[in-house]
Amino acid sequence: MLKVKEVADLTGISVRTLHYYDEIGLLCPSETTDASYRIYSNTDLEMLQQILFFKEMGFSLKKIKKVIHSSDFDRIAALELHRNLLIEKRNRLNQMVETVDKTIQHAKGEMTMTNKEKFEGFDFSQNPYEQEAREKYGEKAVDESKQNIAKMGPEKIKEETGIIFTKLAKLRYDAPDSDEAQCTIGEWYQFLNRIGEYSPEAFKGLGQLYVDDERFTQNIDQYGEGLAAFMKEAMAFYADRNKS
Amino acid sequence: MLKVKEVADLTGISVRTLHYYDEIGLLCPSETTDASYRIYSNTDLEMLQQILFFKEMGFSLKKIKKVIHSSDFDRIAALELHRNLLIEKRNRLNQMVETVDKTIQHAKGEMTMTNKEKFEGFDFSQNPYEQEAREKYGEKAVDESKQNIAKMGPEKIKEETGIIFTKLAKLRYDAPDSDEAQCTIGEWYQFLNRIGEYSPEAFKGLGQLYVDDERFTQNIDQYGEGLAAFMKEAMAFYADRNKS
DNA sequence: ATAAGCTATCACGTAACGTGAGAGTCAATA
DNA sequence: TATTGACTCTCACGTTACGTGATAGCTTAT
Repeated sequence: MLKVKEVADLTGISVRTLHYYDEIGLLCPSETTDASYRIYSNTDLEMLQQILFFKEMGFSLKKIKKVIHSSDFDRIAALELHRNLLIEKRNRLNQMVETVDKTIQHAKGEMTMTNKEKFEGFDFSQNPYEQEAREKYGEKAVDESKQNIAKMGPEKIKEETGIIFTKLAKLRYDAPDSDEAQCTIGEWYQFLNRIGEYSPEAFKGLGQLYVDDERFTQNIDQYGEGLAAFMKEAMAFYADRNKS
Repeated sequence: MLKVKEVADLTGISVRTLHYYDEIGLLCPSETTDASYRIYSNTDLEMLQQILFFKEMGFSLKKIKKVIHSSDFDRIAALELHRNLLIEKRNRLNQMVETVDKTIQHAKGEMTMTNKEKFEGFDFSQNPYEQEAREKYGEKAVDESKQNIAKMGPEKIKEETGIIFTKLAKLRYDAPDSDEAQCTIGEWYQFLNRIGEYSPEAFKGLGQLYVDDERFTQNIDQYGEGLAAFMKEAMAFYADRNKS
Protein backbone atom coordinates (compact mmCIF):
# COMPACT_ATOMS: atom_id res chain seq x y z
CA MET A 1 0.00 0.00 0.00
CA LEU A 2 2.49 2.59 -1.12
CA LYS A 3 2.15 5.86 -2.97
CA VAL A 4 4.24 6.65 -6.04
CA LYS A 5 7.07 8.40 -4.34
CA GLU A 6 7.45 5.68 -1.80
CA VAL A 7 7.71 3.14 -4.58
CA ALA A 8 10.12 5.39 -6.41
CA ASP A 9 12.35 5.74 -3.38
CA LEU A 10 12.21 2.05 -2.69
CA THR A 11 13.03 0.92 -6.18
CA GLY A 12 15.07 3.77 -7.53
CA ILE A 13 12.95 4.32 -10.60
CA SER A 14 11.38 7.70 -11.16
CA VAL A 15 7.84 8.79 -10.47
CA ARG A 16 7.46 9.76 -14.08
CA THR A 17 8.42 6.25 -15.11
CA LEU A 18 5.72 4.81 -12.89
CA HIS A 19 3.24 7.21 -14.44
CA TYR A 20 4.41 6.13 -17.84
CA TYR A 21 4.08 2.44 -17.04
CA ASP A 22 0.57 3.12 -15.89
CA GLU A 23 -0.16 5.12 -19.02
CA ILE A 24 0.89 2.35 -21.37
CA GLY A 25 -0.85 -0.25 -19.26
CA LEU A 26 2.31 -2.04 -18.26
CA LEU A 27 1.87 -1.60 -14.53
CA CYS A 28 -1.42 -0.16 -13.38
CA PRO A 29 -1.60 0.16 -9.60
CA SER A 30 -4.29 -2.12 -8.30
CA GLU A 31 -5.87 0.66 -6.31
CA THR A 32 -6.47 4.39 -6.61
CA THR A 33 -7.87 6.87 -4.13
CA ASP A 34 -10.76 9.25 -4.74
CA ALA A 35 -8.25 11.90 -5.72
CA SER A 36 -6.89 9.33 -8.21
CA TYR A 37 -3.68 8.87 -6.30
CA ARG A 38 -1.95 5.66 -7.32
CA ILE A 39 -1.66 3.07 -4.57
CA TYR A 40 0.68 0.16 -5.15
CA SER A 41 0.13 -3.16 -3.45
CA ASN A 42 2.72 -5.77 -2.70
CA THR A 43 1.65 -7.71 -5.73
CA ASP A 44 2.20 -4.61 -7.81
CA LEU A 45 5.70 -4.41 -6.44
CA GLU A 46 6.41 -7.97 -7.40
CA MET A 47 5.14 -7.20 -10.85
CA LEU A 48 7.44 -4.22 -11.00
CA GLN A 49 10.37 -6.33 -9.96
CA GLN A 50 9.51 -8.74 -12.71
CA ILE A 51 9.34 -5.88 -15.20
CA LEU A 52 12.73 -4.61 -14.13
CA PHE A 53 14.19 -8.06 -14.54
CA PHE A 54 13.01 -8.21 -18.11
CA LYS A 55 14.15 -4.67 -18.75
CA GLU A 56 17.60 -5.52 -17.52
CA MET A 57 17.60 -8.29 -20.06
CA GLY A 58 16.97 -5.82 -22.84
CA PHE A 59 13.33 -6.52 -23.58
CA SER A 60 11.26 -3.64 -24.89
CA LEU A 61 8.39 -2.50 -22.71
CA LYS A 62 5.96 -3.68 -25.36
CA LYS A 63 7.36 -7.17 -25.24
CA ILE A 64 7.44 -7.17 -21.45
CA LYS A 65 3.80 -6.23 -21.41
CA LYS A 66 2.94 -9.08 -23.72
CA VAL A 67 4.92 -11.60 -21.76
CA ILE A 68 3.93 -10.81 -18.21
CA HIS A 69 0.27 -10.30 -18.99
CA SER A 70 0.10 -13.52 -20.87
CA SER A 71 -2.25 -15.90 -19.10
CA ASP A 72 0.17 -18.78 -19.21
CA PHE A 73 3.12 -16.80 -17.97
CA ASP A 74 5.06 -18.94 -15.56
CA ARG A 75 6.70 -16.61 -13.11
CA ILE A 76 9.06 -19.14 -11.62
CA ALA A 77 10.17 -20.44 -14.99
CA ALA A 78 10.78 -16.87 -16.05
CA LEU A 79 12.85 -16.21 -12.98
CA GLU A 80 14.93 -19.29 -13.50
CA LEU A 81 15.43 -18.27 -17.08
CA HIS A 82 16.40 -14.86 -15.91
CA ARG A 83 18.95 -16.32 -13.58
CA ASN A 84 20.60 -18.10 -16.44
CA LEU A 85 20.70 -14.94 -18.49
CA LEU A 86 22.27 -13.08 -15.62
CA ILE A 87 24.99 -15.66 -15.40
CA GLU A 88 25.51 -15.39 -19.12
CA LYS A 89 25.77 -11.67 -18.74
CA ARG A 90 28.31 -12.07 -16.02
CA ASN A 91 30.33 -14.26 -18.30
CA ARG A 92 30.18 -11.58 -20.92
CA LEU A 93 31.31 -9.09 -18.33
CA ASN A 94 34.26 -11.25 -17.47
CA GLN A 95 35.03 -11.37 -21.14
CA MET A 96 34.92 -7.61 -21.24
CA VAL A 97 37.25 -7.33 -18.31
CA GLU A 98 39.63 -9.49 -20.29
CA THR A 99 39.17 -7.31 -23.32
CA VAL A 100 39.88 -4.22 -21.29
CA ASP A 101 42.93 -5.84 -19.76
CA LYS A 102 44.21 -6.70 -23.19
CA THR A 103 43.46 -3.21 -24.37
CA ILE A 104 45.42 -1.75 -21.52
CA GLN A 105 48.37 -3.96 -22.36
CA HIS A 106 47.97 -2.96 -25.96
CA ALA A 107 47.75 0.71 -25.13
CA LYS A 108 50.91 0.37 -23.14
CA GLY A 109 52.46 -1.18 -26.21
CA GLU A 110 52.97 -4.50 -24.55
CA MET A 111 50.78 -6.44 -26.86
CA THR A 112 49.20 -6.40 -30.25
CA MET A 113 45.55 -6.92 -30.70
CA THR A 114 43.46 -7.72 -33.70
CA ASN A 115 40.52 -5.53 -34.49
CA LYS A 116 38.16 -8.39 -33.80
CA GLU A 117 39.57 -8.90 -30.34
CA LYS A 118 38.96 -5.29 -29.54
CA PHE A 119 35.22 -5.77 -29.60
CA GLU A 120 34.76 -9.07 -27.88
CA GLY A 121 32.25 -9.24 -25.11
CA PHE A 122 30.04 -6.32 -25.91
CA ASP A 123 26.35 -6.75 -25.70
CA PHE A 124 24.83 -5.50 -28.90
CA SER A 125 21.11 -5.71 -28.56
CA GLN A 126 20.77 -4.55 -32.11
CA ASN A 127 22.66 -7.58 -33.25
CA PRO A 128 19.90 -9.53 -34.95
CA TYR A 129 21.35 -12.80 -33.78
CA GLU A 130 21.19 -11.91 -30.13
CA GLN A 131 17.88 -10.23 -30.70
CA GLU A 132 16.38 -13.45 -31.90
CA ALA A 133 17.97 -15.44 -29.15
CA ARG A 134 16.29 -13.17 -26.66
CA GLU A 135 12.95 -13.45 -28.34
CA LYS A 136 13.19 -17.19 -28.13
CA TYR A 137 13.83 -16.85 -24.43
CA GLY A 138 10.80 -14.68 -24.07
CA GLU A 139 8.55 -17.15 -25.76
CA LYS A 140 10.07 -19.89 -23.71
CA ALA A 141 9.03 -18.11 -20.56
CA VAL A 142 5.48 -17.97 -21.81
CA ASP A 143 5.17 -21.49 -22.98
CA GLU A 144 7.83 -24.02 -23.61
CA SER A 145 5.61 -26.11 -25.82
CA LYS A 146 4.67 -23.28 -28.14
CA GLN A 147 8.03 -23.70 -29.73
CA ASN A 148 6.82 -26.64 -31.64
CA ILE A 149 9.82 -27.93 -33.38
CA ALA A 150 7.79 -30.01 -35.75
CA LYS A 151 6.72 -26.78 -37.39
CA MET A 152 10.27 -25.61 -37.87
CA GLY A 153 11.93 -25.98 -41.18
CA PRO A 154 15.41 -27.48 -41.32
CA GLU A 155 17.06 -24.07 -41.57
CA LYS A 156 15.20 -23.00 -38.47
CA ILE A 157 16.54 -26.01 -36.65
CA LYS A 158 20.02 -25.38 -37.85
CA GLU A 159 19.76 -21.81 -36.71
CA GLU A 160 18.63 -22.84 -33.27
CA THR A 161 21.33 -25.41 -32.81
CA GLY A 162 23.77 -22.79 -33.97
CA ILE A 163 22.72 -20.56 -31.12
CA ILE A 164 23.28 -23.25 -28.54
CA PHE A 165 26.56 -24.35 -30.07
CA THR A 166 27.87 -20.83 -30.17
CA LYS A 167 27.06 -20.49 -26.52
CA LEU A 168 28.81 -23.73 -25.72
CA ALA A 169 31.82 -22.74 -27.76
CA LYS A 170 32.26 -19.74 -25.53
CA LEU A 171 32.20 -21.94 -22.46
CA ARG A 172 34.41 -24.71 -23.71
CA TYR A 173 37.42 -23.65 -21.67
CA ASP A 174 35.42 -24.01 -18.49
CA ALA A 175 35.11 -27.37 -16.83
CA PRO A 176 32.46 -29.56 -18.53
CA ASP A 177 30.77 -29.96 -15.15
CA SER A 178 30.72 -26.26 -14.37
CA ASP A 179 27.34 -24.73 -13.61
CA GLU A 180 27.20 -22.69 -16.76
CA ALA A 181 28.26 -25.50 -19.05
CA GLN A 182 25.76 -27.84 -17.46
CA CYS A 183 23.06 -25.27 -17.77
CA THR A 184 23.64 -24.84 -21.48
CA ILE A 185 23.97 -28.55 -22.02
CA GLY A 186 20.60 -28.82 -20.33
CA GLU A 187 19.21 -26.53 -22.97
CA TRP A 188 20.65 -28.77 -25.61
CA TYR A 189 19.06 -31.80 -23.98
CA GLN A 190 15.68 -30.13 -23.86
CA PHE A 191 16.01 -29.00 -27.41
CA LEU A 192 16.72 -32.52 -28.58
CA ASN A 193 13.75 -33.78 -26.65
CA ARG A 194 11.51 -31.60 -28.68
CA ILE A 195 12.68 -33.40 -31.77
CA GLY A 196 12.73 -36.96 -30.58
CA GLU A 197 12.79 -38.69 -27.28
CA TYR A 198 16.16 -39.03 -25.63
CA SER A 199 16.71 -40.79 -22.37
CA PRO A 200 19.71 -39.56 -20.39
CA GLU A 201 21.51 -42.70 -21.49
CA ALA A 202 20.76 -42.03 -25.12
CA PHE A 203 21.91 -38.46 -24.62
CA LYS A 204 25.19 -39.71 -23.20
CA GLY A 205 25.59 -42.08 -26.13
CA LEU A 206 24.97 -39.24 -28.52
CA GLY A 207 27.75 -37.29 -26.92
CA GLN A 208 30.08 -40.22 -27.38
CA LEU A 209 29.07 -40.31 -31.01
CA TYR A 210 30.13 -36.69 -31.39
CA VAL A 211 33.75 -37.69 -30.94
CA ASP A 212 33.55 -41.15 -32.50
CA ASP A 213 31.95 -40.12 -35.77
CA GLU A 214 34.15 -37.73 -37.63
CA ARG A 215 31.28 -36.18 -39.52
CA PHE A 216 29.78 -35.03 -36.27
CA THR A 217 33.08 -33.89 -34.91
CA GLN A 218 33.84 -31.77 -37.93
CA ASN A 219 30.42 -30.26 -37.97
CA ILE A 220 30.50 -29.33 -34.33
CA ASP A 221 34.06 -28.15 -34.20
CA GLN A 222 33.22 -25.50 -36.74
CA TYR A 223 31.82 -23.55 -33.84
CA GLY A 224 35.06 -23.84 -31.93
CA GLU A 225 37.95 -26.21 -31.88
CA GLY A 226 37.52 -28.98 -29.37
CA LEU A 227 33.83 -28.29 -28.85
CA ALA A 228 32.78 -31.83 -29.70
CA ALA A 229 35.09 -33.32 -27.10
CA PHE A 230 33.92 -30.79 -24.58
CA MET A 231 30.31 -31.58 -25.30
CA LYS A 232 30.89 -35.28 -24.92
CA GLU A 233 32.21 -34.74 -21.40
CA ALA A 234 29.52 -32.28 -20.47
CA MET A 235 26.75 -34.46 -21.85
CA ALA A 236 28.06 -37.52 -20.00
CA PHE A 237 28.15 -35.58 -16.76
CA TYR A 238 24.68 -34.19 -17.36
CA ALA A 239 23.28 -37.62 -18.14
CA ASP A 240 24.84 -39.20 -15.07
CA ARG A 241 23.46 -36.55 -12.81
CA ASN A 242 19.99 -36.66 -14.31
CA LYS A 243 19.62 -40.33 -14.98
CA SER A 244 16.19 -41.81 -14.56
CA MET B 1 41.04 1.53 -43.65
CA LEU B 2 37.52 0.18 -43.47
CA LYS B 3 34.25 1.37 -44.90
CA VAL B 4 31.14 1.77 -42.76
CA LYS B 5 29.66 -1.61 -43.32
CA GLU B 6 32.90 -3.35 -42.57
CA VAL B 7 33.14 -1.49 -39.29
CA ALA B 8 29.51 -2.30 -38.59
CA ASP B 9 30.05 -6.00 -39.20
CA LEU B 10 33.17 -6.03 -37.13
CA THR B 11 31.76 -4.25 -34.14
CA GLY B 12 28.10 -5.17 -34.25
CA ILE B 13 26.87 -1.60 -34.20
CA SER B 14 24.69 -0.35 -37.03
CA VAL B 15 25.71 1.75 -40.02
CA ARG B 16 23.15 4.32 -39.02
CA THR B 17 24.75 4.59 -35.61
CA LEU B 18 28.11 5.29 -37.22
CA HIS B 19 26.48 7.95 -39.37
CA TYR B 20 24.94 9.40 -36.28
CA TYR B 21 28.18 9.45 -34.37
CA ASP B 22 29.73 11.26 -37.30
CA GLU B 23 26.82 13.69 -37.41
CA ILE B 24 27.13 14.69 -33.79
CA GLY B 25 30.88 14.83 -34.05
CA LEU B 26 31.49 12.00 -31.68
CA LEU B 27 33.40 9.83 -34.11
CA CYS B 28 34.31 11.40 -37.41
CA PRO B 29 36.25 9.03 -39.64
CA SER B 30 39.70 10.38 -40.17
CA GLU B 31 39.42 10.02 -43.91
CA THR B 32 36.77 10.36 -46.59
CA THR B 33 36.87 9.57 -50.30
CA ASP B 34 35.93 11.94 -53.12
CA ALA B 35 32.46 10.51 -53.04
CA SER B 36 32.42 11.31 -49.32
CA TYR B 37 32.56 7.68 -48.32
CA ARG B 38 33.62 7.32 -44.71
CA ILE B 39 36.92 5.52 -44.21
CA TYR B 40 37.80 4.39 -40.71
CA SER B 41 41.37 3.98 -39.62
CA ASN B 42 42.67 1.77 -36.87
CA THR B 43 42.84 4.75 -34.59
CA ASP B 44 39.21 5.43 -35.31
CA LEU B 45 38.42 1.89 -34.29
CA GLU B 46 40.22 2.31 -31.02
CA MET B 47 38.25 5.47 -30.47
CA LEU B 48 35.09 3.57 -31.17
CA GLN B 49 36.04 0.89 -28.72
CA GLN B 50 36.61 3.58 -26.15
CA ILE B 51 33.21 5.06 -26.90
CA LEU B 52 31.54 1.72 -26.47
CA PHE B 53 33.25 1.23 -23.14
CA PHE B 54 31.85 4.47 -21.88
CA LYS B 55 28.45 3.71 -23.33
CA GLU B 56 28.38 0.41 -21.51
CA MET B 57 29.01 2.36 -18.35
CA GLY B 58 25.91 4.43 -18.96
CA PHE B 59 27.46 7.70 -20.06
CA SER B 60 25.43 9.82 -22.45
CA LEU B 61 26.94 10.42 -25.86
CA LYS B 62 27.31 14.08 -25.05
CA LYS B 63 29.36 13.31 -22.00
CA ILE B 64 31.45 10.76 -23.86
CA LYS B 65 32.22 13.34 -26.47
CA LYS B 66 33.38 15.77 -23.85
CA VAL B 67 35.51 13.24 -22.08
CA ILE B 68 37.29 11.58 -24.96
CA HIS B 69 37.92 14.76 -26.87
CA SER B 70 39.32 16.43 -23.85
CA SER B 71 42.95 17.26 -24.44
CA ASP B 72 44.10 15.81 -21.18
CA PHE B 73 42.17 12.61 -21.52
CA ASP B 74 44.31 9.79 -20.27
CA ARG B 75 43.31 6.72 -22.17
CA ILE B 76 45.05 4.24 -19.96
CA ALA B 77 43.73 5.77 -16.78
CA ALA B 78 40.27 5.67 -18.29
CA LEU B 79 40.68 2.05 -19.18
CA GLU B 80 41.81 1.14 -15.73
CA LEU B 81 38.91 3.05 -14.32
CA HIS B 82 36.66 1.23 -16.68
CA ARG B 83 38.01 -2.07 -15.49
CA ASN B 84 37.11 -1.21 -11.95
CA LEU B 85 33.61 -0.24 -12.95
CA LEU B 86 33.21 -3.50 -14.79
CA ILE B 87 34.18 -5.40 -11.71
CA GLU B 88 31.74 -3.34 -9.72
CA LYS B 89 29.09 -4.15 -12.23
CA ARG B 90 29.88 -7.81 -11.99
CA ASN B 91 29.46 -7.59 -8.25
CA ARG B 92 26.11 -6.00 -8.78
CA LEU B 93 25.23 -8.79 -11.15
CA ASN B 94 26.15 -11.33 -8.54
CA GLN B 95 23.93 -9.47 -6.17
CA MET B 96 21.12 -9.66 -8.68
CA VAL B 97 21.59 -13.38 -9.10
CA GLU B 98 21.18 -13.61 -5.36
CA THR B 99 18.10 -11.45 -5.50
CA VAL B 100 16.63 -13.62 -8.19
CA ASP B 101 17.45 -16.73 -6.25
CA LYS B 102 15.74 -15.31 -3.20
CA THR B 103 12.79 -14.30 -5.34
CA ILE B 104 12.47 -17.80 -6.66
CA GLN B 105 12.47 -19.18 -3.14
CA HIS B 106 9.96 -16.56 -2.20
CA ALA B 107 7.75 -17.31 -5.16
CA LYS B 108 7.84 -20.94 -4.23
CA GLY B 109 6.71 -19.87 -0.79
CA GLU B 110 9.86 -21.06 0.88
CA MET B 111 10.96 -17.70 2.12
CA THR B 112 9.75 -14.28 2.96
CA MET B 113 11.32 -11.22 1.49
CA THR B 114 11.11 -7.59 2.37
CA ASN B 115 10.22 -5.11 -0.31
CA LYS B 116 13.64 -3.59 -0.09
CA GLU B 117 15.33 -6.89 -0.71
CA LYS B 118 13.31 -7.33 -3.85
CA PHE B 119 15.10 -4.50 -5.56
CA GLU B 120 18.67 -5.00 -4.51
CA GLY B 121 21.30 -4.98 -7.19
CA PHE B 122 19.56 -3.10 -9.91
CA ASP B 123 21.43 -0.50 -11.81
CA PHE B 124 19.36 2.64 -11.98
CA SER B 125 21.13 5.16 -14.08
CA GLN B 126 18.44 7.69 -13.36
CA ASN B 127 19.21 7.42 -9.70
CA PRO B 128 20.75 10.81 -9.04
CA TYR B 129 23.16 9.34 -6.56
CA GLU B 130 24.64 6.88 -8.99
CA GLN B 131 24.44 9.49 -11.68
CA GLU B 132 26.67 11.78 -9.75
CA ALA B 133 29.03 8.99 -8.84
CA ARG B 134 29.47 8.28 -12.51
CA GLU B 135 30.06 11.89 -13.34
CA LYS B 136 32.76 12.02 -10.80
CA TYR B 137 34.35 9.02 -12.45
CA GLY B 138 34.18 10.75 -15.78
CA GLU B 139 35.93 13.81 -14.50
CA LYS B 140 38.44 11.65 -12.79
CA ALA B 141 39.34 10.14 -16.13
CA VAL B 142 39.96 13.60 -17.48
CA ASP B 143 41.86 15.06 -14.65
CA GLU B 144 42.23 13.92 -11.10
CA SER B 145 43.31 17.29 -9.88
CA LYS B 146 40.35 19.19 -11.27
CA GLN B 147 38.39 17.91 -8.36
CA ASN B 148 39.78 20.50 -6.12
CA ILE B 149 38.54 19.64 -2.73
CA ALA B 150 39.43 22.98 -1.29
CA LYS B 151 36.59 24.46 -3.29
CA MET B 152 34.09 21.99 -1.88
CA GLY B 153 31.76 23.03 0.85
CA PRO B 154 31.38 20.78 3.86
CA GLU B 155 28.17 19.23 2.53
CA LYS B 156 29.95 18.44 -0.68
CA ILE B 157 32.64 16.65 1.25
CA LYS B 158 30.13 14.76 3.28
CA GLU B 159 28.38 13.74 0.14
CA GLU B 160 31.56 12.48 -1.42
CA THR B 161 32.63 10.51 1.60
CA GLY B 162 29.13 9.12 1.68
CA ILE B 163 29.62 7.75 -1.80
CA ILE B 164 32.82 6.01 -0.89
CA PHE B 165 31.46 4.69 2.38
CA THR B 166 28.40 3.32 0.72
CA LYS B 167 30.60 1.50 -1.73
CA LEU B 168 32.72 0.12 1.06
CA ALA B 169 29.65 -0.94 3.00
CA LYS B 170 28.66 -3.11 0.08
CA LEU B 171 32.06 -4.76 0.09
CA ARG B 172 32.43 -5.23 3.79
CA TYR B 173 31.72 -8.96 3.70
CA ASP B 174 34.62 -9.48 1.34
CA ALA B 175 38.10 -9.88 2.67
CA PRO B 176 39.68 -6.51 3.59
CA ASP B 177 42.60 -7.38 1.31
CA SER B 178 40.43 -8.34 -1.66
CA ASP B 179 41.10 -6.52 -4.90
CA GLU B 180 37.84 -4.62 -4.85
CA ALA B 181 38.10 -3.57 -1.25
CA GLN B 182 41.67 -2.42 -1.74
CA CYS B 183 40.68 -0.51 -4.82
CA THR B 184 37.98 1.39 -3.00
CA ILE B 185 40.18 1.97 0.00
CA GLY B 186 42.64 3.42 -2.45
CA GLU B 187 40.00 5.90 -3.50
CA TRP B 188 39.50 6.80 0.10
CA TYR B 189 43.21 7.34 0.55
CA GLN B 190 43.41 9.57 -2.47
CA PHE B 191 40.39 11.48 -1.37
CA LEU B 192 41.92 12.17 2.01
CA ASN B 193 45.11 13.29 0.34
CA ARG B 194 43.23 16.00 -1.43
CA ILE B 195 42.22 17.35 1.96
CA GLY B 196 45.43 17.04 3.88
CA GLU B 197 48.58 15.06 3.53
CA TYR B 198 48.50 11.53 4.78
CA SER B 199 51.45 9.23 4.75
CA PRO B 200 50.58 5.54 4.53
CA GLU B 201 51.48 5.30 8.20
CA ALA B 202 49.16 8.15 9.09
CA PHE B 203 46.48 6.50 7.01
CA LYS B 204 46.91 3.29 8.94
CA GLY B 205 46.71 5.18 12.20
CA LEU B 206 43.53 6.83 11.07
CA GLY B 207 42.02 3.43 10.41
CA GLN B 208 42.93 2.39 13.94
CA LEU B 209 41.26 5.51 15.22
CA TYR B 210 38.05 4.50 13.46
CA VAL B 211 37.62 1.62 15.88
CA ASP B 212 39.23 3.24 18.92
CA ASP B 213 37.23 6.41 18.93
CA GLU B 214 33.58 5.65 19.35
CA ARG B 215 32.51 8.85 17.65
CA PHE B 216 34.18 7.71 14.49
CA THR B 217 32.86 4.20 14.83
CA GLN B 218 29.29 5.33 15.22
CA ASN B 219 29.51 7.71 12.36
CA ILE B 220 30.96 5.17 10.00
CA ASP B 221 28.82 2.26 11.03
CA GLN B 222 25.77 4.20 9.97
CA TYR B 223 26.67 3.13 6.46
CA GLY B 224 26.72 -0.50 7.48
CA GLU B 225 27.29 -2.41 10.65
CA GLY B 226 30.92 -3.35 11.13
CA LEU B 227 32.16 -1.02 8.44
CA ALA B 228 34.59 0.79 10.73
CA ALA B 229 36.30 -2.43 11.76
CA PHE B 230 36.42 -3.53 8.14
CA MET B 231 37.95 -0.24 7.08
CA LYS B 232 40.59 -0.45 9.78
CA GLU B 233 41.76 -3.80 8.43
CA ALA B 234 41.59 -2.69 4.83
CA MET B 235 43.40 0.57 5.51
CA ALA B 236 46.14 -1.24 7.43
CA PHE B 237 46.65 -3.64 4.58
CA TYR B 238 46.64 -0.83 2.04
CA ALA B 239 49.17 1.15 4.03
CA ASP B 240 51.48 -1.79 4.48
CA ARG B 241 51.46 -2.56 0.81
CA ASN B 242 51.99 1.04 -0.25
CA LYS B 243 54.36 2.22 2.40
CA SER B 244 56.97 4.69 1.39
C1' DA C 1 26.77 -1.41 -69.67
C1' DT C 2 24.13 -3.26 -66.56
C1' DA C 3 23.08 -5.29 -62.38
C1' DA C 4 24.19 -6.06 -57.50
C1' DG C 5 25.72 -4.21 -53.56
C1' DC C 6 27.55 -0.28 -51.20
C1' DT C 7 27.31 4.44 -49.98
C1' DA C 8 25.36 9.28 -49.16
C1' DT C 9 22.12 12.60 -47.55
C1' DC C 10 17.59 14.21 -46.20
C1' DA C 11 13.69 13.63 -43.43
C1' DC C 12 10.30 11.73 -40.71
C1' DG C 13 9.24 8.09 -36.95
C1' DT C 14 9.87 5.88 -32.41
C1' DA C 15 10.77 4.42 -27.52
C1' DA C 16 11.18 5.69 -23.03
C1' DC C 17 11.16 8.69 -20.60
C1' DG C 18 12.58 14.17 -18.73
C1' DT C 19 10.85 18.48 -17.66
C1' DG C 20 8.08 22.05 -16.50
C1' DA C 21 3.17 24.12 -15.97
C1' DG C 22 -0.90 24.52 -13.52
C1' DA C 23 -3.93 22.73 -10.22
C1' DG C 24 -5.69 19.69 -6.64
C1' DT C 25 -4.55 16.84 -1.86
C1' DC C 26 -2.96 15.83 2.51
C1' DA C 27 -0.80 16.21 7.06
C1' DA C 28 1.39 18.96 10.21
C1' DT C 29 1.88 23.24 12.29
C1' DA C 30 1.01 28.10 13.82
C1' DT D 1 -8.77 27.19 11.11
C1' DA D 2 -5.76 28.80 7.99
C1' DT D 3 -1.58 28.12 5.99
C1' DT D 4 2.43 25.93 4.56
C1' DG D 5 5.16 22.41 2.49
C1' DA D 6 5.44 18.14 0.55
C1' DC D 7 3.15 15.28 -2.47
C1' DT D 8 -0.07 14.19 -6.17
C1' DC D 9 -2.56 14.60 -10.57
C1' DT D 10 -2.91 15.48 -15.70
C1' DC D 11 -1.59 17.66 -19.95
C1' DA D 12 1.85 18.57 -23.22
C1' DC D 13 5.99 19.55 -25.30
C1' DG D 14 11.24 18.32 -25.34
C1' DT D 15 15.07 14.98 -25.73
C1' DT D 16 18.24 11.15 -26.69
C1' DA D 17 19.78 7.74 -29.69
C1' DC D 18 18.95 5.95 -32.97
C1' DG D 19 15.32 3.10 -36.86
C1' DT D 20 13.35 3.29 -41.24
C1' DG D 21 12.47 4.33 -45.71
C1' DA D 22 13.22 7.33 -49.98
C1' DT D 23 16.00 8.83 -53.46
C1' DA D 24 20.26 9.20 -55.66
C1' DG D 25 25.24 8.51 -56.49
C1' DC D 26 29.42 5.15 -56.47
C1' DT D 27 32.05 0.74 -57.48
C1' DT D 28 33.08 -3.58 -58.94
C1' DA D 29 32.15 -7.94 -61.48
C1' DT D 30 30.25 -10.06 -65.25
